Amino acid sequence: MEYNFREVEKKWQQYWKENKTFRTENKSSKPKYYVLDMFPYPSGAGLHVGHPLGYIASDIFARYKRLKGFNVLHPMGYDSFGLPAEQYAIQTGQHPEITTKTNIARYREQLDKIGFSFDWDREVRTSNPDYYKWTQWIFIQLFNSWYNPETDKAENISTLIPKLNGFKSLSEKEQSDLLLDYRLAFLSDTMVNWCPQLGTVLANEEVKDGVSERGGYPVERKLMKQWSLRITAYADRLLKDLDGIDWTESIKEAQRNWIGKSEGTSFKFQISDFKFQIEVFTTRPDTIFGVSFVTLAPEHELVEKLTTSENKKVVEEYVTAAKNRSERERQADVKKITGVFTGSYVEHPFTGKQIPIWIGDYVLAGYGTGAVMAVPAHDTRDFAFATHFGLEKPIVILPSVDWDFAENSYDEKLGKLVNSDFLNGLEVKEAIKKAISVIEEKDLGKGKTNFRLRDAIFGRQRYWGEPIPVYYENGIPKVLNENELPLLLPEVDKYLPTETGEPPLARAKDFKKDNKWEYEYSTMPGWAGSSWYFLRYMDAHNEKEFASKEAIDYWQNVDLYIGGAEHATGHLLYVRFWTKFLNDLGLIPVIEPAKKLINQGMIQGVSSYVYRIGNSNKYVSLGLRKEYDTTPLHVDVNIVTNNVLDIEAFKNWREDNANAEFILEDGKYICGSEAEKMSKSKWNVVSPDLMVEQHGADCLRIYEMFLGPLELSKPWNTNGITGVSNFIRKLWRLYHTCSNNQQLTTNNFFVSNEPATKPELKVLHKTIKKIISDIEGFSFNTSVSNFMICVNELTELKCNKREILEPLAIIIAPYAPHLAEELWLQLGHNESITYATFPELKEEYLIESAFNYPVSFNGKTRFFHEYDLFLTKEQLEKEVMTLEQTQKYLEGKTPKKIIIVHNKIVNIVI
RNA sequence: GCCCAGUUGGCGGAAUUGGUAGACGCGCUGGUCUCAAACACCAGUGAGAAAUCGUGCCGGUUCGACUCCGGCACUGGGUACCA
Repeated sequence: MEYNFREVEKKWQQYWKENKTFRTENKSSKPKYYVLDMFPYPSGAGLHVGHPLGYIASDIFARYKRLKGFNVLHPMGYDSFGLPAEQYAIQTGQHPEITTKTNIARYREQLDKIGFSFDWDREVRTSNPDYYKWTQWIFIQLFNSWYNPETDKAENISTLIPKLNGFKSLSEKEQSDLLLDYRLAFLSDTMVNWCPQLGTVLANEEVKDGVSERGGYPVERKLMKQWSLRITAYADRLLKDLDGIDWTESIKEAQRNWIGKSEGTSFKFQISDFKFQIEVFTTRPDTIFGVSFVTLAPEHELVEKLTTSENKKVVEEYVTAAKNRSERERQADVKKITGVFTGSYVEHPFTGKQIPIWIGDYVLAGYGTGAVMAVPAHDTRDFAFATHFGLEKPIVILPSVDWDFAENSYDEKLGKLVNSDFLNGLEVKEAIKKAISVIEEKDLGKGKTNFRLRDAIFGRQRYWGEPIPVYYENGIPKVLNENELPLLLPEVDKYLPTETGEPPLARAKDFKKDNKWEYEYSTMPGWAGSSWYFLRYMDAHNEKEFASKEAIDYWQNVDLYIGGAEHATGHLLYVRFWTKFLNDLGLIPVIEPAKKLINQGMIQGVSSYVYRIGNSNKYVSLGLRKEYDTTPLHVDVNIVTNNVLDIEAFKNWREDNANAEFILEDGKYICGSEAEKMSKSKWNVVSPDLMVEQHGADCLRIYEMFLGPLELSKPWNTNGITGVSNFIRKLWRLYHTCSNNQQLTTNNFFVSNEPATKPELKVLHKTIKKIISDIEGFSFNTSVSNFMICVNELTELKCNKREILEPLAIIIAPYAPHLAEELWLQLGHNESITYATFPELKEEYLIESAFNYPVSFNGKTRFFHEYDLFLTKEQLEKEVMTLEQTQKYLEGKTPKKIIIVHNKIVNIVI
């Protein structure tokens, strides 16, 4: 009887569901372990084989931890607010909620087929009111908090008020405005990325190369009143705490760059003939004597005041032009140097020299002070600007290498200072210290730290998101009380912005608090709900709190988090930010959401091509196509096996193909192939459903792991799956009589209770050892190899001993849970294998008494010889020298040296 | 430009601390079974006739380098006038 995966897998999936096998309690005598996947956005396209890669890995790990005696939390849910459902609603009028529900049902069906061990009783959906009630609640906590630099944490806004002089005497409106400058959720005029086509604001990370990440529409800069979150208050902690978590170095590095800490000096220049000063920020105060001009951003507040009348016209034109340039144009024209002279000068604080003030759009208004001291000889951008406008480039650092200052600036922080008064002769690092101390002494400026990180814009002019729980009382923004939550998403007639450009929520009838005060019409961004969902899983149905204190104290934070690296500077930064904030408020005991993070690679599709000759209906095989004039066409990868086209299937694929003719090579039609992104239009999408149908869930799970290291991106290739199929059948056969065996019965289960032999035990324990180190090192591909080796060796030994096969079923259960359950049942167990005990490794079975030494000459292996492991080096050396082969390779010479590494190698140096 | 990761057979990929390069699987070749095919099973499979040569390229350290060091090239990802 061959293994019938369809029947067996269906049966166990049903069993798990009925028995709630994976239900997890918030109390246990076992240690806890929290394994989390990044939850999916339920799109209409369904899952393709790339999606489950990370889920399979985390599921294996979760199941392994259960076998190892842990109380494992392994939940799943849906990030169900988002743009595609809304775009679909705009086009069809279909309510996003309906689309979302349908998609979720489809996702669930697909996920269930793969046999994941999720505790579905804890499912969350970010678009459900009982979930977003608490997203809104956290927003209110952010609104009610400020960041106290003295305690270095968030505190209730009430602790700020005593520190504000004359606060009580201000009007209510003035008080509100003043507090908004401190609140962690605040309303302000902000330069935003505005996308006219989408009718909404986008976050920096939603804009790629000047166009929207979704849809690819142009994005402009625009000043708007917007809700933002003061993530910059946490910049230093977000940076520092990266050191304490076990995340991949590339994600940490991406976050470090995104936060962009830079330490320098802020420094004031006196404007000649005026009372004003210009403050600049520099990381290179050592180059102060190399300053030849000062550049302001076009948006700088002093531009108007210090432009002289004769320069007024050109400056105004320049500023207007710069403002109107879209984000896209600015980025496309990075190399194009533009700027204009204001006509005014500042005084050099040490030399008293007159230094011209320029305006240039290479200086960003939003970073530092929006003004820079330009040192053309030692800064690439200043160099380009000075070259373009013919400005001076005084050299103040002498490089130790030859340098052509006419060609390039010298930006390195290495060399000796020259032409720099009190800094002369110092090394750059010394000079920086000295310059700061002199600047501080003379009260011209002080040491300062800047961050590249911007506050996170939190409002989106969209329908399908969490309503921001704010209303405006006489124009003053106020948050709802907790008992007024959730603020439900209102019904609207259309999902588009209004004709006056207001967000879709403005269309809702009677969307007013107490029928009087207008609510905020923006909704929250996609990342709001995902910034705290890991906490909700701990206590998913709590109606009184976002999660109970007991649940949070028990589960703490995520032990293993698996998901895509594309969230490096989005979700993964925001979830850290919210975690730190909730910790400041004493609501959770942890400062980081996840101890360990692994990024699974992307799975690309492999497209197949057929080659049509001209416009005929004739197709030529890959190898012969050069002899003809051909057009490559995508062909459905599901009718191609090992690059060989199924000609019948091809004829039935499309009507036009029915009469197709073929030029074959060796009787086959060979297709071309190329790795590309998986997409419908390229006919290269492989759905997990199809794989499960053809090969079984266990086979898909093992094959996805076998493909290569989890973190690696790789093209999907179904070719190798037969190897895994064969392996599963071989494994099954260990427990059953083969078809050619005499003892064939209806149930041909055939496991013996005789004691196992030493070689059998050695195979088992060798495998246990490797599997443990592979799983714990997240090397799932090699563990599959090791299972294959184990099954091959046991087959060779004709082993059917319970003593071996019972532990084997357990160690393979995380990978092939359906098969393992069936075997476990046949072995006579009535309980699920899920909570069996992982077999103990017994090293005594692995002890070797001899080793087959490679004997090498000058590092090159020539032959092998087996020796007892208890031989001493001296004995071994003697033995080796007596060998005939040794003498042969010595060619009569005397060895200079013989190196013997115990249990490894013998190397004879001639 | 800067930062990160990578480069090993026809293919996916293995190789504790430097110690037998190519595990495991696919594919391919030959064979057994069969009227035949499929399945299955057995044998072989880095290159080369061989000596030898082989882990992107050049150099170094070492008895010994895929592994360590210096330089370079290429591929993928992130980021970008951040002073």
